Amino acid sequence: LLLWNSILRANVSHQFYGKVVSLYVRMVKDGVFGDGFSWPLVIRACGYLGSVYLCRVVHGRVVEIDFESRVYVGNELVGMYGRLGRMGDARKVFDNIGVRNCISWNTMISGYALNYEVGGAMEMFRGMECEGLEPNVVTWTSLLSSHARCGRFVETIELFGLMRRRGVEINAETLAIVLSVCADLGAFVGGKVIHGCVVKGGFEDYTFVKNALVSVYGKCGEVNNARNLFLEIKDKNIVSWNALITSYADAGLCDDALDVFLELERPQDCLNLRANVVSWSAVIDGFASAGQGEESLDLFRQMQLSHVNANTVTLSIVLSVCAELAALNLGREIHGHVIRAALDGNILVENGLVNMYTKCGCLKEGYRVFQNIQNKDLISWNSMISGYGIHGLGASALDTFDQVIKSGFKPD
RNA sequence: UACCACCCAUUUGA
Repeated sequence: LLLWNSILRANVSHQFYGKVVSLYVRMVKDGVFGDGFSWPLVIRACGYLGSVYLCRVVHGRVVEIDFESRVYVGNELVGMYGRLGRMGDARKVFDNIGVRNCISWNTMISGYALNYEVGGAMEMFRGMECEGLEPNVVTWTSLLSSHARCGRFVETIELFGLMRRRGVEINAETLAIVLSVCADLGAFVGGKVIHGCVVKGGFEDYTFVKNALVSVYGKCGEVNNARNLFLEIKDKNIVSWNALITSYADAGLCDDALDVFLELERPQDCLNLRANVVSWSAVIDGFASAGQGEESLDLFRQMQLSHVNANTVTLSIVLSVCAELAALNLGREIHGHVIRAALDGNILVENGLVNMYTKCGCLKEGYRVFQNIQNKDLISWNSMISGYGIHGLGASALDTFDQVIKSGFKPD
């Protein structure tokens, strides 16, 4: 069993999750029973694989052998359900853990953060304090993350201040989150202050911290600073490259963005890095936002020839270009692709389609897509209203506006 | 011998 466990562990740490599950199946066949060390590993693999069915089977088995209440097993189950987006189930397991430790609470908080539930994260944080447990640096960082992910930027900064006043240790991960918030806020001064903390704390060698710094300077229009920081990074990863591409794109310098992108695509320059869907989307969006729709679509065509698949973000960008250029044919083509790839049902894409069709003069088709949107948001409504507006159907526009209010939205 | 936190692209609105 010791051998089984070390094989499982090796596969988990190399992220060969499918392999872990097949090893587990073999263990069952060979009549080897997992112990308190094997189960957390198997559970972890299931969570990453994302199959609800598999997770349920494994969880069922864990309950049968009465391992659920063990803290290491329970913590891992909580993490698994968090990754599946099932915080209700995570909570049930959490409540069943016999003796919860700090990691149990932290895993719940990070689960809520991952699922954009800042309220749940706050509740757990308070619950932890009530139980007399001292939140550690991971607890605080998870709490910051939950706020940042929900767009509570100012509160994130405030919590960071509170964290420091409480004398909690600050580490690279903490600073990376705060930097990402500075980027979102375009907070140049704040970014410089945190940059100071990075230097003082000796976190400059962390690639992900440098990446966050590139983003901050990039979002503030300081492209030269961004570039210099980028060049300082010893082990550039794909995020580093994408951060620089985005910096140029945001500044409207889409040709420079493209240069960086092309450099990334040259095998002799970047040994084992290739442009991913973010790189492509960033550079396509760069041209789109600069009003160079044709070039943008050209890049999209090239992307289709590459081995990188467009995702909902890419398609929403391209659809907005189609709308602007009234490129109905490409728009329809993308609509077909959306259906084949089962990407309909995504609000980003659906809104993009409504906008594209109405701008291309196909009010009917736009309306049809609009009707089929399950959870319309304000953007869906606005797109439809402006669609009517363009076609001079003021009455329909006003009518739709009334429906917005009836649906319980606050028009902006 | 196992468990928690981190960085990049985002659709509507003259």
